[in-house]
Parts: sequence; structure tokens; C-alpha cells
Amino acid sequence: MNIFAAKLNYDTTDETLQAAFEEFGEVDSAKVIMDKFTGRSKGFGFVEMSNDAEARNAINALNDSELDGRTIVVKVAEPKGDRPQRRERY
DNA sequence: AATGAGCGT
Repeated sequence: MNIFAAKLNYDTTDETLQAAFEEFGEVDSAKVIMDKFTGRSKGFGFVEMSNDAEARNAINALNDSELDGRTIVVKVAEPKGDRPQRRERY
């Protein structure tokens, strides 16, 4: 189950996400997207959970919750190449 | 190399 987490604190890293989701289930892997130039967080990340039930549970619990002082948004992730409306962003 | 909705080096 791929999970999408956004509005993260810029200080939030993979381990922070990992720890947050591990409270509710078995985390396969957690990754915060980092900017290639600045090396800092882009403000969102992805979490892979092998157990779908735990994944949904984690989403319910962590969505609109607080992480590193920021209210984050947790949803089910979309397939990678399924964002045609994605523009040049700015 | 900043920023604060959005879906990945």
C-alpha cells in the first residue's frame, strides 16, 4: 500500500515518517522527497506498508494529525505516472 | 536555491 503524506515540516525526514507510521502498523519503507539542489525536504513523502489494513488505519489516524508541529495530510498515493494535469508548477 | 499546495532521486 503506497501512502502519500503532505504538508510535512521541512525538518521532517524519512525516519520521522517511519516512526509515525510504525505506531499503527508494519512499515515497509518511508521516504521524504528531498530537493536535488537544496537537499531539503519538499514537504511531502511516501510510505509503503505491506499490510493494507494497517495502512488504512494509519491513514485514518495520521491524516490531519500533527507531525513535527505541523498538521499533515495523509492519503492513499497515486501511481507515479498518473498525473497528466501536472504543469510546470510555477 | 525559496516555498506551503501537492504525488517521488
